[in-house]
Amino acid sequence: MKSREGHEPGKCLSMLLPITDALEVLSGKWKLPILISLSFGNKRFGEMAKEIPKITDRMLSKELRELEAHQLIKRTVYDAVPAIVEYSITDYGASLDPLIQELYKWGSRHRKRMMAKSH
Amino acid sequence: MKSREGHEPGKCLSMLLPITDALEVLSGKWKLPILISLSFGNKRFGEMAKEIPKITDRMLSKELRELEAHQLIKRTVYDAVPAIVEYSITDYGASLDPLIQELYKWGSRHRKRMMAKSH
DNA sequence: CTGCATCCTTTCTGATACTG
DNA sequence: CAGTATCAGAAAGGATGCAG
Repeated sequence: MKSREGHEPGKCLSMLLPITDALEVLSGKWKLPILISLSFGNKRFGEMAKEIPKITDRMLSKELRELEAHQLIKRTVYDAVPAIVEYSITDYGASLDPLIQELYKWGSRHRKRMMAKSH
Repeated sequence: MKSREGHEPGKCLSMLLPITDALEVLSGKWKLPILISLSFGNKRFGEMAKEIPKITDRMLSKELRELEAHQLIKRTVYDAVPAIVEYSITDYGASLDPLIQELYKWGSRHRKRMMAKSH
């Protein structure tokens, strides 16, 4: 049995609660990819549909609505025919940037590691 | 229509691929909570089941197997009756720490924001 | 172009009970 | 103590079609 001195009761739970909240807002396969796409510039529905690998219209539509409800993105309708709708990231959405950077860093390292293992 | 000068083709995809990989490894509701629990010290099955709010034995068991397969955690069996099994985080699992810190920071801010809005 | 409605399949989760 | 088996419901996801 290894040492257990690292264990501090209560600390763990106080970390778990905020993280659970964050995970809820970012839940699902597509919210972060959508936010990343928008972090590279405002986009229209069709542009995102093309840019994000494998996402379907249905999921894109659904996730955009959730992200808007959480105020992470903004939807702007321009009066034109045919309709033009532009999505942009809000300041609040942009506050996820450091998190996204870390995810990118770890994902890159993980990718290399996978490559190395013949796979 | 707002400016679009932030858009750089290809950049977005090169960011999306590693992140998609990362999200796959961390997918689901429970993997990060489990890793966080273990980051506070080695734990036994029952300890984690008590410490992580709302997780069921079934999910804990399933997620532990996946985390072990991805080499983020280590399972050690001690020869005793009744059985003693200890889980610990690997160096590779520990490399998720910066990501977890960011998640915690954002989650904490998000939590405050939610509180502020009457809710 | 935008994006919802419908239908269907797959995957995920929870509850409960049970074994070594 | 440390899980696994089973069942059922919920949620996520895909395909297609169509309307504003």
